[in-house]
Amino acid sequence: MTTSPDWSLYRSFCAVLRENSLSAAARSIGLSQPTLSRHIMALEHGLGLTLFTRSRDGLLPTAEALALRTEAEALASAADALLRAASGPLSQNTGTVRIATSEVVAAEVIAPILAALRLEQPGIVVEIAVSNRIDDLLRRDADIAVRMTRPIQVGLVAKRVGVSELGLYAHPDYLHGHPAPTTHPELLNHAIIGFDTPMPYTRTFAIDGIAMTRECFAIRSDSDMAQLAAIRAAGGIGVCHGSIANRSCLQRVLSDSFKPTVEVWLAMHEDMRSTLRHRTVFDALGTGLSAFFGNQPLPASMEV
Amino acid sequence: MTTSPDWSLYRSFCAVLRENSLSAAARSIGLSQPTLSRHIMALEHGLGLTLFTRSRDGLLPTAEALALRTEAEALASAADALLRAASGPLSQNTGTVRIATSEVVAAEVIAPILAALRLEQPGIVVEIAVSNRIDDLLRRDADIAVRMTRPIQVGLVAKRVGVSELGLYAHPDYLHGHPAPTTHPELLNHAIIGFDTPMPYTRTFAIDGIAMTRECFAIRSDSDMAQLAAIRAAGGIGVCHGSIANRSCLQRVLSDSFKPTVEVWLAMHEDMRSTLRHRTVFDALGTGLSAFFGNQPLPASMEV
DNA sequence: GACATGCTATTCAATATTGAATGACAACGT
DNA sequence: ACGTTGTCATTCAATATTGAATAGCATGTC
Repeated sequence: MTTSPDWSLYRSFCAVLRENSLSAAARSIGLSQPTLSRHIMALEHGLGLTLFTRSRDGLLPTAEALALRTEAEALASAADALLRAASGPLSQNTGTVRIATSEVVAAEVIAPILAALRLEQPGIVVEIAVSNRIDDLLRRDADIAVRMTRPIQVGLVAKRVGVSELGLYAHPDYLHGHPAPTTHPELLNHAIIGFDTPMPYTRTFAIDGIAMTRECFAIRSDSDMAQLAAIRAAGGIGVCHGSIANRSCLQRVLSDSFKPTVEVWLAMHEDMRSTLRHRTVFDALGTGLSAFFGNQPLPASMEV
Repeated sequence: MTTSPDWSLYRSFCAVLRENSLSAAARSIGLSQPTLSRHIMALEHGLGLTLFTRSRDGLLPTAEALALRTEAEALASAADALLRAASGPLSQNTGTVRIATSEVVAAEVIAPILAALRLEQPGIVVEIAVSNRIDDLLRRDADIAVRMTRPIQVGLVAKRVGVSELGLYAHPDYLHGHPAPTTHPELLNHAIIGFDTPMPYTRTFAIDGIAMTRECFAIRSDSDMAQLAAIRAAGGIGVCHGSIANRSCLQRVLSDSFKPTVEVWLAMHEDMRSTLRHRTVFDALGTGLSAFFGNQPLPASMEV
């Protein structure tokens, strides 16, 4: 007959697993180093496992501890979500709302929308989580997500807010010294800006049916924002959302050969409809995203 | 600047929310009633919310507390999952594994498989969670799930273990007094056993293209197991998995008119492949379910 | 009506937990 | 070589937390 460990011990475990150090973990959760040390010892004793190897350089997680990482992260995420949910009353526009979206959409689209919203509703605290994960609502890492694919999880409210056409763009200064390519072979003579690490969710970069790989790129980054900055800095030619490029005075090239479209969706847990601040943020994002991307009058699939 | 509440307070909150009583919650987590009272007060103070109305009859959750229910349940579930994951070493067949499945499959199929497995592996503790939810792996309520639909969530290992043909069955004693129907109208003169509450996941009960509703049923229950028991007790005619019915000496009726099939799937979080006890249970269930349902030699879609 | 039961509220002493301070040690920079 | 920095380990006193015990009250049963 064993009893469940005190949940305080779990919190300390999560912190040490994240920081690999008693001192750093203690600082991050506002306790002291000896307390964290004792918590880890108590947890190891309670579970009958050795969770960490202790050294002067910090604590190294054992395989046993690493096997608990996913559950520990889920627990920490759930605690954060609870605290966020408790951050304000139901029927007031106060408290925290967390939004997950990709880096470039966060900087170029979401931040301005939320900044404007906060002028009207200063009681709402927003957190913007930059992520390419497609399961962050599922993980409860975020309350609301902006996604370039249709969400299919149960228990969500989803709204299609537009269609974005991607394109190849370059800064006029770059094209001043390098005339725009009109064919795929001509493009290869240019400085192309693209991804570094191939990922399942990296968008297919194909021109005239020919896939381009990372070796084709003169400037590589997995950061959308860094790619956009390189384009803007006249570093070369890269992929960009049309709506973003048009606002940046970038020029399009090869518009007949490369024009994939992605649907833009906004999703939220449906039980958050009962909270005013979540509805307020969802509505503001819906309106703002539609204005930014919603240049095609297709009906939204579901509306709040 | 606020600091995150002690997670011990969250645990007490979850317990009180579940039990609606300080005393009962205290008993359930092995603390004392004054401690639970103080924890709730500390949490209310820390969050700036009134979570419960206190009365002699117990604690009534406020709307604020109810709005936290989903997150609180997710947190409790995550803590259970962590404790389960920590319940045994990685490379030994000891510790707890939790399996989610429907009631009738649990009783008729899973329990015998697991009982046999535990004779070989007595160090494995199994929990059988009876549920018709399709999102229990997602919610981390279970480590392994048996489902009658294909799982589509990311991060899962899924194995198709068979196809089950459903049929209308009755006990010979029932058919002795009521000759088997040969048409749908004849069926309506019989005592039909079926569901009580229509649910989205309730299987479509259609004979010759005509849907049957709860009003057609003489014996109604949302419990699969109760339905099966009524069939076995010669109470009437009801739907049953062929593989189960054939082992119960039940007789099939209207076999040409009603023969829907469902695929049987076994799913598990893929990160649990690194734990021996999860693999062992998954393999045993795969073998046992294939033997029970796998009467058609179609290839499994994914194998562990 | 009397008694049993079960709830929350409160008191107070015992125990558990905490963190400031210190020590030992290694790595790094000047 | 010396000083600085940052890690975990340890000690000890202060503080926080806990639970046994009790009180008050309402409900249900005989």
